[in-house]
Amino acid sequence: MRISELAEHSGVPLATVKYYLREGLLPPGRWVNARLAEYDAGHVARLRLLRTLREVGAVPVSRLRDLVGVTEDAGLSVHDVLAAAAAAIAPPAPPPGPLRDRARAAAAEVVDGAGWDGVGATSPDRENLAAALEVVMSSGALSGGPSALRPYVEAADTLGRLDVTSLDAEDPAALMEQMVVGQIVFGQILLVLRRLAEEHHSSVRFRDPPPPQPPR
Amino acid sequence: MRISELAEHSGVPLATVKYYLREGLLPPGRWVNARLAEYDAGHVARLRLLRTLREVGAVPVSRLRDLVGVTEDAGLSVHDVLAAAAAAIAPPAPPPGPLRDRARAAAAEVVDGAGWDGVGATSPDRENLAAALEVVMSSGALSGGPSALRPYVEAADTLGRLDVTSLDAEDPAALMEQMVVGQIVFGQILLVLRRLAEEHHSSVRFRDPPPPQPPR
DNA sequence: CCTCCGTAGTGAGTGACGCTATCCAGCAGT
DNA sequence: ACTGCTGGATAGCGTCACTCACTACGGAGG
Repeated sequence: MRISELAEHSGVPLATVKYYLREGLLPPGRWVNARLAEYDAGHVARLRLLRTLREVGAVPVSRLRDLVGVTEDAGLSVHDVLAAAAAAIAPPAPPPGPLRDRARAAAAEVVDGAGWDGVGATSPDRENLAAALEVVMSSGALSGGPSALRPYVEAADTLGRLDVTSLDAEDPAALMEQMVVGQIVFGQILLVLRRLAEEHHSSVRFRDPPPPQPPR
Repeated sequence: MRISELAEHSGVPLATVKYYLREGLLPPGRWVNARLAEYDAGHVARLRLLRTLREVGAVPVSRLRDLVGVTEDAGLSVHDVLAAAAAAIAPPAPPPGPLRDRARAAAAEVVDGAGWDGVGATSPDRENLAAALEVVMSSGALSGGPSALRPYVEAADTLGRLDVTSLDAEDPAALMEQMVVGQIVFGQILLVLRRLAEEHHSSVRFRDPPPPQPPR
């Protein structure tokens, strides 16, 4: 398959495919001669992965590069790959405010309280958690301590366990794709479902006339 | 309080405060004389809200405008405000692929199956759910039908109900802030917690030596 | 009264990002 | 030889979220 077919087959504009090649997000094709390169199904899959990350996960291109580096680094254990993927996916933490130190302590308390002793001490998501907790704390909520997060922690634990147990690929590229779908796409699904659930429950609680939808 | 104090007090650069004023995200100050305007605690709160939305939720400025419009539209019920906030927060759906129609059907099945009959027929999150499901379907997962989403739906239902029942402000501005914190910040918290849980469980499952952290 | 600092508002400019368009030399097929 | 495509390089574009510089004033100090 040549580059134009690759572009057409994946629905990505040719210029963008070239851009990804240039950026090293897509490995170069196999040279057939000095002016023709051959691309295969692996390239198609990679391209699909990249577009999913961009469109569903809004992952910036620089992070895509990190993720690609992870997939191509043989010798990483499954756990290393997943942790690296999480680190690449995690957004940069907002700049710290005055309560960040207290928020960091609360975050550590949450992680410990959940029993998540497999979380690395330097995981960037620790700081992300602290940043989010800082906002909650400064808005006055969470005054009863981190135990108010209990339902969230329990839900996260359940879903996280489920996601990990459902990983079953042995090919590193397929594993990577599974993890990405699991983390990015299912993460979005979770957010969307929660918003839908909120919409429903707020309708039940706050809408004066009960749902005016005629029975279908 | 004058504009420079407002900026200093909230930690936002003066030029950015002026930009937000220009964009209508921040209401103009009360004129003291032709060259001096007075800003109050409401402006500080609004500014904090805007920064939270930007930094934690990565909400684009154009969406902030929508949200501001919602807060200032008296006469909306609590449910309307929440639905409008959800619509403003929801990211734009990725362009549809070939499986989108099937994904839409699956999304409708999920919403119905969850019993969320309070969800509006035109809620943009329906399309977002379909877009995410399309990706999952095209990657081959979810072949057993939408029932594989059960744990996600249940978690979302639990958390969504919790979020709605914990709303208790009567002042519309405070209510808006509560909803924003609930949706954006707790949404991020949920994603972060899930990543941390995945990291822990993958450590338990995949890391050859069990967590090598010395007991503290 | 004059000088000078600070203020509110405005238009233009900046830098990052993610593409996209144009150009080029070179081969393949006719 | 000519056409049409290839891969690659370079430069440019449009959007976004600010950020800068400037203006015209108002008020305080001397």
